[in-house]
Amino acid sequence: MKSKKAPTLNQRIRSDIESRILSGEWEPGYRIPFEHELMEQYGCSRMTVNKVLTTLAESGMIERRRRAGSFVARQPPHLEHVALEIPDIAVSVIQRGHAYGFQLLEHAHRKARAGQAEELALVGAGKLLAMRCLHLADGKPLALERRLINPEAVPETLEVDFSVQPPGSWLLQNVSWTRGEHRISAVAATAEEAALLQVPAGTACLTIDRQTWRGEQPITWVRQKFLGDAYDLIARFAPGNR
Amino acid sequence: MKSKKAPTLNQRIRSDIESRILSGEWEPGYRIPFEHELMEQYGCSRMTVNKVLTTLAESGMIERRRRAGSFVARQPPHLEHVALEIPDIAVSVIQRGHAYGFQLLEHAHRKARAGQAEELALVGAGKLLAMRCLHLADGKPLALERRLINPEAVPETLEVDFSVQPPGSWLLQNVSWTRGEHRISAVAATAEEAALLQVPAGTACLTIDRQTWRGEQPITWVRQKFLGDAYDLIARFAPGNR
DNA sequence: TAGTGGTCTAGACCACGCT
DNA sequence: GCGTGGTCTAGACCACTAC
Repeated sequence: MKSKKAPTLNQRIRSDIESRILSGEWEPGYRIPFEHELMEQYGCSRMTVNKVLTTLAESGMIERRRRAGSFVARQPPHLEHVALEIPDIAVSVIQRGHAYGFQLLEHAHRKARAGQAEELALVGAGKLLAMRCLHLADGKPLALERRLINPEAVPETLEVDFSVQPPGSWLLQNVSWTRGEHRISAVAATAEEAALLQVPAGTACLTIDRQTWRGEQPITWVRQKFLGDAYDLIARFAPGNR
Repeated sequence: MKSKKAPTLNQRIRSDIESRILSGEWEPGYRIPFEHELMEQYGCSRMTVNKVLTTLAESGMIERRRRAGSFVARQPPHLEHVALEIPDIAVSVIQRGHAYGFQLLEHAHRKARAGQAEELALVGAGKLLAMRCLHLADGKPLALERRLINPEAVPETLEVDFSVQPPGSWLLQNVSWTRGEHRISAVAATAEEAALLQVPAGTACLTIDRQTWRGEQPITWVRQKFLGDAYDLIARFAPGNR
């Protein structure tokens, strides 16, 4: 026996409308009942139906026009914005049923190098923590990571032993951030990278660059190169998200 | 002179709270004022502050616990979910300041082939529209696309002249969908693909597989292979989105 | 068990924009 | 002009949970 919580009236109205739209019963452009009609139909106050319709409009599923009514959106929520998952590598490997391994290859606390734009962007003239590490799945190399951390934003980072814990996992669990930017591309592994990843030089790698900030202060920059055939990103989209 | 619309009380309260959190004045874990305190502070009813706090909780910026209060979220909204832009290629190329070009290489209306899982998933035993095309930027190959369309979901598609208009652009403008799934990886171009893209065989390509549905009905499946060094995806994250 | 958030009501006034 | 949605009020009852 499954005993479900009684859904709230709000949820009932919302799912009623959503399923009519998704089933195609109410096609794009269809004028859905006015708020006062829904009030009567569900025997509730206007605030309740208004909240539902406002939420649906924010999610992009309907459009509302004063004096005209509310309509099933002609363009379903933008294709350009889909939810992309970029999980912690360690968690992701374990979830896929492999053993996770990690090697810290380099570790330095030094000034930013003049030629490295990403280093200067992170700390300016100050010092940074620079690391290079290798992620393994079932003992085989999966990804190569170059990681920079701004110790001014995260002083505790100087005390952490990153030979045990990957910096990405530690940061995810311990440091909060407010903004991030990712760039995803495909590149061929250089000879040196290929050697570390134990693949032929030129092998296609999925490359993710990510920088995160807290407010205006940069926290970390990372470039991860994944073996293209061993790792992929998945993005899903369903209405109601945006 | 800039004359702004007076923001609603709701918006004022929301931005007040957001800016305190983002500035760090209210750190993660901080207990924000109770609803009745905010009511008094802003001289408004409880519904108004409740709506603001509920919205902030949905966006992941705060957490609410009965009998305890509302708290600045310890983990800012999930890293795993960032907004990824996957725009129309034609639009994207033009936006980047290049001339867009398009070539339809193959075009067939036929049954799904037994060995092709993606074809069977799309139309089962029915017919499908199969295309192959090349996207160009400034006359140079940028991406190779294999596109399948389910004519049962989109009958009009049989009338469209895809030698003029890329199928992706047409679909985006004319067909609504409710669900999508993307897979992003890096692969080496095969000899044949490399020839079409005018690059050496084995060149790293950013590969995007996408399938979309309307309700339970599959609409289209597409695999795009972009030259890795000529194209990248950008994903941004900022609080308030999810 | 007391106080918080979760939900809902039955009104109200206003701004906008079809007609 | 007038009907729609946009916003807000001043209550209410309930469920949950920290104390």
